[in-house]
This record gives sequence, structure tokens and C-alpha cells, in this order.
Amino acid sequence: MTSQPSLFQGLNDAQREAVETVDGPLLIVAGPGSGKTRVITHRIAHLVHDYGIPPYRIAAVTFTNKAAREMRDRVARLVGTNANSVTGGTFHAFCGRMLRQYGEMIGVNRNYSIYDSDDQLALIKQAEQMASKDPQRFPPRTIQSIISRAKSVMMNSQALERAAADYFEKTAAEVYYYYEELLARNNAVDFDDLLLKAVLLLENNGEIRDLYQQQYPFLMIDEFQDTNVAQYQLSRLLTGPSQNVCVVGDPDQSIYSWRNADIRNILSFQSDYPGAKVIALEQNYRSTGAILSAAKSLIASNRMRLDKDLFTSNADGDPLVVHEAYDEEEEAAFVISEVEHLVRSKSFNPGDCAVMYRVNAQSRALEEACLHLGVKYRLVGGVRFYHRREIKDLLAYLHLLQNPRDAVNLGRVVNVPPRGIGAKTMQTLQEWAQGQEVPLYTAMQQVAAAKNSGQTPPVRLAARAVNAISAFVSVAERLMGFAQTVPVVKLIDLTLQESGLDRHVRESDDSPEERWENVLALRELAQEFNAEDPPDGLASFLERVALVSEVDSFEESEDSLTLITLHQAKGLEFPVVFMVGMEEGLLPHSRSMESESEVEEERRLCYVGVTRAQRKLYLLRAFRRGFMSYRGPTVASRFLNEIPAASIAGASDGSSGPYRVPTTRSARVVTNDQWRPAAMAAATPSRPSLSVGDSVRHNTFGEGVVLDLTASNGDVEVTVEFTGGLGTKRLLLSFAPLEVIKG
DNA sequence: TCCTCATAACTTTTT
DNA sequence: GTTATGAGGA
Repeated sequence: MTSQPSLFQGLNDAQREAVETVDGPLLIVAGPGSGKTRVITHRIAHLVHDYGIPPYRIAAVTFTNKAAREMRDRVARLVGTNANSVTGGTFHAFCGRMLRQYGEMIGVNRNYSIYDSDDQLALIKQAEQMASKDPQRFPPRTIQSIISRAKSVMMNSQALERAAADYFEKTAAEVYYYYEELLARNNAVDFDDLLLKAVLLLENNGEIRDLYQQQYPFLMIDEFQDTNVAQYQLSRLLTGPSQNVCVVGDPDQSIYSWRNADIRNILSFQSDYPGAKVIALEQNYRSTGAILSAAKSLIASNRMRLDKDLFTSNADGDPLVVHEAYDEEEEAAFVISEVEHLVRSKSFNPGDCAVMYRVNAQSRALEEACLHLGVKYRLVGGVRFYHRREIKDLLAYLHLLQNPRDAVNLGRVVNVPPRGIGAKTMQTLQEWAQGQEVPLYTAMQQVAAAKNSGQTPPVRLAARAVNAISAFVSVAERLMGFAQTVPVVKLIDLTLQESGLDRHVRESDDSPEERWENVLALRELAQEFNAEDPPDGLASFLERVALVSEVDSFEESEDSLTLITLHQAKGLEFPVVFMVGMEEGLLPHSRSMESESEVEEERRLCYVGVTRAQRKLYLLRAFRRGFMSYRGPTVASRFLNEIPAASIAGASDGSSGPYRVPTTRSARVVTNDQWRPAAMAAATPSRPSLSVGDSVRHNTFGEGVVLDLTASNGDVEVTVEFTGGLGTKRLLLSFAPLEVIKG
């Protein structure tokens, strides 16, 4: 039982301590690039190698499946075993497996479908109908987020009803009630349910809880700052009497509060696990000094944080580059030409570079530039693979085969390809099924059975509809016969053929080749899955498919540039990072400027982006940008001003260098939360001598900053934020005694 | 019942 | 500049 020297070699004191601390609760606060993954994997390897703990007794919860895979690989490399690997995955996947096995104990049938947020939305619309609520007054999306928030803090509809503060929330609670009813009828769960029901299962069932605690005496949870209340509960329930739980996180990288993540979890940890050891990893190995100091001064503007002292012994490296382009096209062109320049100078591969942005829509300009200039790229996310119509259709068939009670997926495929079962027919069927209290599919079976035995169908339906239904049912029945016996790939082939979906996709009028390729890609996935030969083939395939994220399939490649959202970039690193769209309204996003805490989360998001960079960081903004139907001037992101001039190229001497974005004017905007981005304004400014961001002086109001210019009846309405607590005033340019101080 | 064309409403981030 | 919905004709 001697420690393999290499396990501790090259670790710093804090890392070593974290690896060695295997007893009792442990909180590792890990700054970006502080060797977190290294610590986690070495700690597991230490447990396995020096304490003889079998890897499968260790459960490691990660944020993405990709992270889990990497962790497993690295542990395997360290310990030299590949057989009994660590149990790893996301909370959702972990819960999915648990429910598949033991869900029956709390009334979850093992064939349940997992509904994604589109399915969820469809169901909420139905629920609103049942509750006779007007979707105009109660937007399903809003209701959806209320329900999701409730579920994430373990509230059922009754609890939400009790807690409802106003009529809107009361309505939401009512819809929630019907929504749950519908889920149950469809034998389906949503993402939140996976967590919620797993918690209920463990809470109400001591035996299962003991089973899990014994099975996994060692529990590790990564990205703890992004867990929600249900996940926190789950981690408490999974922690056995030995209290061997190790959580790793960084409050400064908490960027999922909109998904109900609660930073307080990381703070509660210390009170809920008295005697928890806290270790901070503060040495950064990833980035240059310049990048790290930019990151530090950026995040220092957040008020709600625990102070950390990050440091690095890396060289300062190149200063950051701040570039203001004219518009998004030029911004993209600058990125691409810079990438080409870096590649030509032989210091980097395209694969070393990543472009990060706040919203997926920003990828378009970049993609176009790549195509135009012949640069290979990999787009992470975008229109998500599993959200593509052909993929959803195929998966809907598979879901139906697995779970015939699933009326949402049934409704999705019943007329794809068109086979004469329209909305009217389905409406009639549904009403009848509801009256009989049988699942929709059963109702269809009955219609088909009646037809086949020459009886009149039990519902009033056109003869053509009856024929169509019976044809559909016979296809479905045949496929269901195969569902549990043939491998998933085979089932996919059969489904494509029998249902006519293959022809339908291949002959669709918009980009049939691409769609068919997607179908084949899914088939390919099934093939790979098949090779693993898992038990419960179809069920676990569907589960996996429902719970993968886009980054999961992200693989580094030498020759292509990566395009990725800031959120998805979390946990990744690149030698060269370009952050585009450093503008007010985009980063921070206009929908996240209502409150200080939202802005702070945006700042953390920015921090995450900055700290992904190893050697070179470019911050870009466009002076003009088009959103939707509007294009107009923008204002530099306040975050640019929070990065010290000293770390920026051409600005270190204090003067404005070629790349330096003017700072003084937007610096003033920073403090104002009421501010709205100019880009969101409804009209195009005419051509005044003023522009957004200019400092102006008014005879009576004093000095201020121009926030917005709007054309109005041949004049221009100027919105000015006055300093000195006067607030915002709207003035007509031709009348207002305004004088430009600086522009 | 299906398909086409028009319009409107909109896009934050995702397991 | 998109994508979801609706009306109307085949």
C-alpha cells in the first residue's frame, strides 16, 4: 500500500492536501485553471490505488457527460485499470438510472419517457386548455419557468398554490396541477422530475437510500456552484454516514442561476456538514499573467462574492487585444484574419482558437465569415442536434415504441409522413379516449381492432380516417414487437422503413440531404451505443439521448476553429480566445440588466470567458450591430472598462491606442441599472451631430450621457442620463440646449 | 386533409 | 432574419 510517487508528483501544497483528504466532508474552492480536474482525478486514483477502494464504489457527479468521460479516462490512465470504472455522469443521468431501476416504488413506470422543454411546453399548453386559461394572458413559457422553479425547490402544485403571492402564480399553480396530471397520463417525466423524483424516492425509502449509500461510500460533485436545491438535497441523501462527500466549485463561475442554480448551496455546505474542510486552489496554471490579472480585476467588481487570491507564476505574456469593429461582419472578419495570421506565424493551429459569444444568434456572422474565407470551424450548439425536426420525429417513434402511453410523441408522429390522420381526427380520438379514460394509443388500437373485425368503430370517424388509423396501428404494433428484442440500430432501420419516415426525410423539400445525414448520424450513435451492449437497450438509449448536452460531443480537432457560447465554454480551455460582442445589451445581456445580481451573473459569465484563454485573449465589439429587424449603434460593454488598461495592447501608456475602446463615456453608464441598450431602441437615429455615448451638457440639468437617439416627427428625441441624481430625461434635439462635451 | 403563402412575434444562456 | 402560427385553396 505504498503511494505511487507519481500520484503526488507535481502537485502544489493545496492540491496535495485536497488529494490526501479522503475522510469526511470536503469543499474545494477551485479558481479557474487551478488544476481542479487534476485534483479530482488524482484524489480518485489515490482512493483506488492507496486505499483499495474499487472504482465503482466512487460516484462522481459532473456537469456534463463529457466531463465524466474525461475524468474516467484520466483515472484509468492513472490507476492503470480500465475494467471497473468510476460511476460518473450528470445528476440527471444518475437520477434517470435510479428511476429506471427503482422508480416503481414511487409510481414511476420503468418505461417512462423523458420530456424535453419543447414537449414540456406542449404539455403546458394542453394543461392551460384543461384549466381554461388564456395562453395570451398566461404565456406558457412563463408558466413553464414558474413550474420549473417550483420543482427545483421541491414544491408540488399544492405547495406552489399555498405560496402563491398573486393571481398569476395561483394560475400557474393550477396549470401545474393539470400539467402533472398530463405527465402521469403520458407516463412521462420532465428534466426537473428526474431530480425531484429521485429525491422523493430516497427520502421515502430507507432501503434504497441505504443501498445507494453503501454502494457509493465516496461521493464527488463537480461544479457545485451550479447545483439547485433538488440537487443539493440529492447530494445530502446520497452522503452516507461516513460523510465522505467532496464538492468542488467556484462561486465566481456560477452562471446558471436562471436554471435555478443556487450559489447558496456552496455556502450551506459548510453549515450542513459541520467540520467540513475547505481547501482553496488559487494558483492558476492555465493563463498568462496578463489574462489572469484582467480576469481578477473584472470579477473584483462583483459585490456578492467571497474574495479569493488567484495568482500565477506564468509569464505575463502578450497583452490583451481590444478591437472595435464597424459591424458584426467586420468583427467576424477580424477574428478570422487574426486566426489566419496566428496560424501563418506557425504558433497556433486553428484548433487552438475559440470564438465565444453570449447568444447563439451571434454565430451566424462568424459562420459566414468562415465559409467565405475557407476556414474550417466547429459550431457547438446552435440549432441543437436533438432539436432538429427529423431527429425529433425519429426519436418520437422510438419513444412511442418504448412507451405507448406517450401521447405527446404519438401526436408528433401520427401524421409524419402525412397519412391522412389530421388534427380533426386526433381531436375526436382524444376526446373519446379521455371519456373512456384510456390512453390515446389504446383508443386507436380499439378503432383498428373494430375495423379489422368488420365492426363499426366505437367513435364517429370518417371511413378514410378509420383506414388510416388502422394502417398506422398495424405499423406501430409490428414495430413494438421488435422494440425490446432487436438492437436499437436495427430498430431504427425498421422504423425508418416501416413508417415511411426515410422516404419522407429524403424527399422533404428543404435540404433533404442534410436531414438524411442527421438521421444517419443518429443511427451512427445507436451503432456506437450498440457496441457497448447495455441492458435495457432502447430505454437506456433514449435516456442517454435525452440527457446529452452539446458539449458532450465536442471533440478537439487540430484544424478547426471552435464557435461556442460562453455558457458552453465553461470547463474548457483554449490557447487563443476571441470574445465577440462586448457590448451593452449583449454582454451584459439586455434581459439581464434589471438587477444588480443579474449583472453580476453576466460579469461572472464574462469572467468565465476570459479565464478560458491560455495565451491570447481578444475582446471584440462592433460599433453597429443588427438584431432582428433593427440595426444601429452600440455601446461598449461596461466590462471592458473593468479590465485595466495596463493589460491591454496599445493602452498601457494610458493614452488611447489603436485598439483601445473609449472608456470614459461608458464608464459612467455602468452605475445605472435602468439603462437600456441603444440597440434595442425602436427607431433608427437620424443624423444628428450627437451619438449614443456622447457626453453632453444641458443648461439646466448639467452634464450627462446620451443613451438613445430616436427619430420622432422630423426631430430627434434624445435620451440623456444626467449625472447628479437627476436621472433620465427625454429631450427634443432641436429645442434642448445641449452642448457636446466629448464624443 | 394537405399544402402554400402570409404574418407576426420574437431569441439568453441548457440538463 | 428567423420560425411558429393561421387562413385559404386544391
